[in-house]
Amino acid sequence: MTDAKPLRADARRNRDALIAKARELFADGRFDLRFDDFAKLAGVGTGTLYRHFPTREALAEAVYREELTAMCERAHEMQATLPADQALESFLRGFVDHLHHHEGLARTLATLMATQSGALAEGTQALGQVVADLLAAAAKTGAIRDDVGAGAVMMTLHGICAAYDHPSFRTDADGVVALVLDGLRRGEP
Amino acid sequence: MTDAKPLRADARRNRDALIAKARELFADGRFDLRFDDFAKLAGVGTGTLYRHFPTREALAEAVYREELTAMCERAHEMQATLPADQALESFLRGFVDHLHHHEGLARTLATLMATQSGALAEGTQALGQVVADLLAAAAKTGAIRDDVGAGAVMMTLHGICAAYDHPSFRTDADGVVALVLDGLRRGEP
DNA sequence: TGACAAGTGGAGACTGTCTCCATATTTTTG
DNA sequence: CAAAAATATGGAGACAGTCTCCACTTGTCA
Repeated sequence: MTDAKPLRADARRNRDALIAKARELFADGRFDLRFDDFAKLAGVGTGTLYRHFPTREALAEAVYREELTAMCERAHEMQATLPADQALESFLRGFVDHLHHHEGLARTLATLMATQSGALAEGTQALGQVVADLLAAAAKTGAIRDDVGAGAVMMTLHGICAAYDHPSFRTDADGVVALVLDGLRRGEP
Repeated sequence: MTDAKPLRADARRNRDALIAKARELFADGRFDLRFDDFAKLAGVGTGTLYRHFPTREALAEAVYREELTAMCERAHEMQATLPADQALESFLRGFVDHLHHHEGLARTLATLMATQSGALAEGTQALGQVVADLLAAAAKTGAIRDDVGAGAVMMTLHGICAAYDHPSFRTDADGVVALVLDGLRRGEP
């Protein structure tokens, strides 16, 4: 899981430049730029880009890794300081809220979830684990049912992410969260 | 909405050949074939393919239009013969069941929902209308809440479609439906 | 049957992806 | 500190799909 590669100085510099430029472009909505151009704009060669990030998705993952990690950590904090079912609710609502203000992350998550390509989906797997933990904890207290797995909730989250650019995104996404939460809280199978 | 084009005989023949071959290939899982090859395999020229179906998605939509229409009609029948909330439940369960046995349709729906490109998404819009009708009817009887719109339910359906090839598809999709139904049935906002 | 409209097909232009390797930079070693 | 070894670079060009264009064929209608 942890990297054991002491990257050469210039290599790290280029890698960082790539990520920085990509972050800037993504935030600007320029997501589907010609891939080679990311390299040009970051001031490195095409080969260098491909060596560091074999695919557009790999680059996106690198760009949003921190953000995703932060999100997972926040969930852990909540789990430590709030009653289980409130932690779950806060997480889901926070998830939608965050997506609402960070389209890039939503797009990335939608893509990563769609292509469940093992190596790259590391980030989404972490998210899945977080959801599973939240559900398990809430189920143990009896606050929610235990016959619906994290996979189901992840599916709904995927649906939410995929709609990041719909005009009624916020309303609909909030609706989904309401359905999921109330559905979960309805005790019996 | 209705076509007003009297298509020439050979044109119709080619169009049908294209759809037939595509249906066959899709059912076989050969979805991402080189687009030009659809033409070659159907025995027509590249230009002809592009004239009839400007994009891969347009072809997919044509292939699954009947299937989608049938699905919508089934919903209408249910609505005419069952209590509103049962119609809704049957439809959602039937939806998952159908997808489970028709990956191609699932893939197509996922794609069409993602690219909300007006012209092509005609099929999904019909689906959205059906869901809206089912919800409205059930809400009027008081069987379900009325503060969550069809858009939210469509989001969850999108999530379901997008996961058509996950190993745990059926379990998770059933879970989503359970959450949605129970979430909807929980009366108060 | 002739004239006109409608449709065809496939060569090749075009566009983006990705590889390859001679060259350059960094790190290690003596 | 210099040479050797290891590591990384960049961008020309091969390649693979997509899609357009138009000289030619087929169908339709009077």
